[in-house]
Amino acid sequence: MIQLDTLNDMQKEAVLSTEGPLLILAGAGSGKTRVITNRIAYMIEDGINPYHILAITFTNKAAAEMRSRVDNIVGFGSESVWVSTFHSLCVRILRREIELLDYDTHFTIYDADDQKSVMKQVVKRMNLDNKMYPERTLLNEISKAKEQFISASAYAKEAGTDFRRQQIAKVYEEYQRQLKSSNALDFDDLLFKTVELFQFYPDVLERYQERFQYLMVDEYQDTNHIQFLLIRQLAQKYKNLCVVGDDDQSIYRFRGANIYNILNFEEEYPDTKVIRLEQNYRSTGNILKAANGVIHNNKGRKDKALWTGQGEGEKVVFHQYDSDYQEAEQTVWNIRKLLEDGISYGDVAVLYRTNAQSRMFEERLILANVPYKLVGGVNFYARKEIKDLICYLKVIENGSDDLCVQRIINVPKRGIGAASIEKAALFAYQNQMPLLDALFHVEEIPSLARAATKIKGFTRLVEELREELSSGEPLTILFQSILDTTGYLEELELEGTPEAEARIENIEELKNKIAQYEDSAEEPSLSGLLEEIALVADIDSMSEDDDKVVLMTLHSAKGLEFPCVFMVGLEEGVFPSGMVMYSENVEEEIEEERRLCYVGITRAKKRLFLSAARQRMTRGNLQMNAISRFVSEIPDEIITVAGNAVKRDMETKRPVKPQISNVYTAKPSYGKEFVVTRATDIDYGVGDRVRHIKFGEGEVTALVSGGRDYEVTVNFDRVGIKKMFASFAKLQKI
DNA sequence: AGTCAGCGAGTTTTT
DNA sequence: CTCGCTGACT
Repeated sequence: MIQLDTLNDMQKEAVLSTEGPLLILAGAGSGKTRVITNRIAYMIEDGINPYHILAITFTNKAAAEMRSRVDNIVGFGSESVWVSTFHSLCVRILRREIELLDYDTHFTIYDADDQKSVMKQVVKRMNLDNKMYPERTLLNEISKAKEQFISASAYAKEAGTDFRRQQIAKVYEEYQRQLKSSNALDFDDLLFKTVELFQFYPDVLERYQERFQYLMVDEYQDTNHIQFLLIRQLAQKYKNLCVVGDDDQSIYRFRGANIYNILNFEEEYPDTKVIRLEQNYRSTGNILKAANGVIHNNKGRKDKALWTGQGEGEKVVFHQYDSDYQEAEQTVWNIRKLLEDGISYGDVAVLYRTNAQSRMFEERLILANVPYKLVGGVNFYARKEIKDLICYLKVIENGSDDLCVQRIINVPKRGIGAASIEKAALFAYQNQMPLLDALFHVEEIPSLARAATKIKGFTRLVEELREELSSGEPLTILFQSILDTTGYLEELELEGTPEAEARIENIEELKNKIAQYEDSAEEPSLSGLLEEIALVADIDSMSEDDDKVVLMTLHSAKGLEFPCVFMVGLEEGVFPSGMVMYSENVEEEIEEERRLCYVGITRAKKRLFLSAARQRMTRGNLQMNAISRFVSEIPDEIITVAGNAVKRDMETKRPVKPQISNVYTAKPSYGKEFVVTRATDIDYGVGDRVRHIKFGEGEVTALVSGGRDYEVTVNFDRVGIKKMFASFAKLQKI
């Protein structure tokens, strides 16, 4: 049931305006999600078939959040509403339709890493000097083109007589050819190909226009041109398009977000109804004043003033420390002090500009025995062992994926060297066939006579695994077979180093993730699993319930809120980033940084702590930084400046060093753990009954302390004896 | 084929 | 500081 009486007038107006174009300018914390979910609920109550409703969000986390809130409020029929990110929407469409564009429906999705590998090959094949043409630059250029819906041939035409751009055009073409022959799409292609599909096949477009008669787009200020095009295509027929956004929170310009999509929405869609949500329900008055004070310095924004009915609350606190080390130590100490005020760890977030800044905080948190989770950084799925194993899955699914084949053909070592792979790749290239096919015909390649036996071993392996898949084995079993038959685990176990141990743990976690997927998906399939892995970032799976301090970048924090926020590293050259000072359009980029600052400040509900360091180590050398300009933009009367008094504090009031027991004290960024989990809070022992998310109930038969974790052996009622690491298994005592 | 030392280069933010 | 590449050696 929708709750109209809990909404303010503006929110109500937004909920009730279901027909025609609607622009909702929703300030930070103005109850945006509530409006969207209630609007969906109202539409359904009003007789609109939920089947015709599509809500697009920016992140999977936001999508999941909206999904559950819609389910809660709507009741019957809510499952027919599509809630999706741009990228997963496109994947779902393309899986059905991409054969029209001459791709196979089992296409794989390449991440940044894969893109880089492909580009490396392209550069090599074209004999380009990679000093002049670094992969990064090329990929950036191509990505920018795709965001503008500029194809390789269009790019070539535009290049004119500019030699460099002509070269890039050739790279673009070759890169696309390579992806095509691997039956792969990169992130940008997902959008690009969908828009292309709709352009070439108006009848297909019309089907989707009929399907999605009511569209809603969240975080509209972050959409780029191709997303704009996609929305325009879909909305063209019925024009029931509701976009929600806040130009002050546009922080993805570097990724092609076009702020004019929202600023010019009214021109693009005549008769747009505009609704402003300016009452903030999240933060205290002082926090809002700080935010307004900062963002006020930006030009070219839709002027608005957030206000709150809440009291002023505490003042914002600012500290300048002597060093980055001290900043981290003091921040952790401040967090511990908050506990005395009844704040819990889960209420606290530490936000910084770059991922590299997380390290020192991790170290100090570990030493202080404060539980925390790190969001972002090196993606779990980007780690070597995880990528390797996923490549096995990908090759089973899509044999055209040359990149994956190359990655795993000699992992673990099978004695197939670079030279042999090169020969096979050449043969495949000349005969226009996927590398894997060439390998299957290895006896026809004379130059590979010597390596033939070894290669056959590999192809037989792939064949066996494919048979297993087609015989309908569950994915968990298939994955276990990969581990067993390739000897991947075995090799790591033999190594016995701490690194290898960490990798084994990661593999265990991957196994759990697969089990989780299989458990929760409606129709689990290998392609579904791979899709989820490709599109779901770590932040999306951030569980809400555990009581840990959160560490993340300001970008990752968008859309979230915390009672207490620490914004650290507020220094010129750090935030605003040193990069923007040297760019061509300094002013614009500073404004983007300022919006980022605004986003950070408005994450805080009750308490906001800002800090800077006089000196910090950056890439090996010491830097002296001035206090960020953003600090001085906050009105004096609401800020408490605490100077160096801190140092004395530390000496006299320093908390007793916590006892370290069962605590993982290894260097945090070692292997770039994204969550350092402790096994301290095991509440079960041998003989207890426990529940596992996948395996059900069972009895603990052994508990062995293995270094920094426990290895638990459980005899499950359904599936028998399993060994697992306590920190990953998340067993519940019953 | 595989390993390892040594050197040079690059580091914002991410679906 | 840390990655990634190169080239020499086992």
